[in-house]
Amino acid sequence: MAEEQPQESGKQSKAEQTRALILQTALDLFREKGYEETTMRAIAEKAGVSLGNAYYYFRSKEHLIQAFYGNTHEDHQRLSARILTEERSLKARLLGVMRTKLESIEPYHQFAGILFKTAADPNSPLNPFSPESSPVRQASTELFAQVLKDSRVKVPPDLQQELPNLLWMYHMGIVLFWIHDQSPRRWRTHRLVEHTVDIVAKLITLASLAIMKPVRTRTLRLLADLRKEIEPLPAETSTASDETESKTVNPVSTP
Amino acid sequence: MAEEQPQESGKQSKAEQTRALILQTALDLFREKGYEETTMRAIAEKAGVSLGNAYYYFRSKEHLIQAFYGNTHEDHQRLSARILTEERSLKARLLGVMRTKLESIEPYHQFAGILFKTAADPNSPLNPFSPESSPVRQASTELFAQVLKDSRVKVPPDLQQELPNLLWMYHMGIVLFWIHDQSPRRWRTHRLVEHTVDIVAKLITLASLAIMKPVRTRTLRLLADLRKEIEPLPAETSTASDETESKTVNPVSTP
DNA sequence: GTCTATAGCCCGATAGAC
DNA sequence: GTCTATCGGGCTATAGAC
Repeated sequence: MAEEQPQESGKQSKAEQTRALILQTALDLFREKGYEETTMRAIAEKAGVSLGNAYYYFRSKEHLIQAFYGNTHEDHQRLSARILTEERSLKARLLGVMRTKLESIEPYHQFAGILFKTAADPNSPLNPFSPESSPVRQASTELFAQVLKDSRVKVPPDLQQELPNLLWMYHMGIVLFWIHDQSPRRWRTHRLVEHTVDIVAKLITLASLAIMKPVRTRTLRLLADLRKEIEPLPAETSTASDETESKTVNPVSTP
Repeated sequence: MAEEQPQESGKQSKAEQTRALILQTALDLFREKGYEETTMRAIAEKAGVSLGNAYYYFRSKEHLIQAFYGNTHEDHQRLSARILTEERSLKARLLGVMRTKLESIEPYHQFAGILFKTAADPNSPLNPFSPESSPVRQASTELFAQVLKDSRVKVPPDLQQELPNLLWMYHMGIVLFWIHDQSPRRWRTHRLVEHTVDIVAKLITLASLAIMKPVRTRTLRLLADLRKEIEPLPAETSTASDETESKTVNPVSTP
């Protein structure tokens, strides 16, 4: 993973420049013609480097997308800063952050499909739950922690700890909808966000009430369990039997 | 879409046999080695047909997946039949159907990522919201309509009409979780299903109450809006400006 | 209408020289 | 770090057998 080490001040090494050039060229081309239609050869050519060199910096075409995640997240963060300093109500903060999210990714909508494509493959290092994506995911989750932190809502500690993750999941759901949203200027997604942010905010307030403690505890425990590392089954072959206990017939997912 | 027309009784035309042979071979290979590692050449060879012939029946490698959807759904439906005749409570019916779903797709878990990958790309004809997938999606939604229909719950008409779609969406969410679930025998997904089916059933009962009419109406209207055809912007020609309206048409009847 | 055989394009990815 | 050369495989095309 050719990772650049930041130099002193604004100085960039040749490698960093080349890497950035290739990435920028790729994103431009993706935006112009979409992901599938953009060939690595075209990217290399337009960037003025050889095909092999492009692969020197990005192990695969999909890895360009990983870099892209980082990019948009930075944009998102930058765009969110103002809202997070100005607003204090949870609803306004969450709404603002969700809107800036949509704003930051809008230019890339036409090749968003590929994003989710890679994102949905658990075997891909690019999927948002993979270790490789962990840094961006954490940074992104951190943003939602901020949404909470300086808001006026009073959230009990047990929930407080889990909530940023839940909000991140919520935001992923919205992105999923957005990807499939072909309406002009994505008004449907905006509509959905407005409606659901309202619900989410109310739900948080509701779940924070003392009376809700039992339900809250039960649900949080479920979440914790679901996240727990795989427990080997009772004293038997610790078969991480994940793969193919092929039964027989039957196929997968339903459209 | 080469759709086979059922012949008299068990008779299959040569073409149907060849088609089925190729598909079955492909699925076997996918299960054995995964999607990416299975080449069209290998499928053709193992099936004893020429490469060209494989492409004669399936326009692309991805199109094999579309056929595969149909297969799984049939399996799911078959496996669900018993539960749907025996159970009457909504919760039991839904739980049963969700479990058979997981059962039907389990053998393909290891390459499920790939399936969903292609399926999730809005530009792909294989994505579950695309027109090409409409038949399977409708059939699948219909199954959830059945879950409701003969259950004891009393659901108001406005909700009744929308509910199968919502249940289908719910089930897609579960599948998405399942895809990323690496726990033995997918116990996490099962756990999640048990917990959420309970919630869903309660929510349906709750939402059906007369007092909830206003909230229900508001939410249903949002859903209707989100599905609506793109409204041309004020005083503009009806430019379908962004192509592909994935209008998730109401596949359900259940009036 | 089904099917074989084969030749070839295109493009993602890799090897190895410089 | 950068290049050239080459491979593997999805996909197309074509010509012809049955």
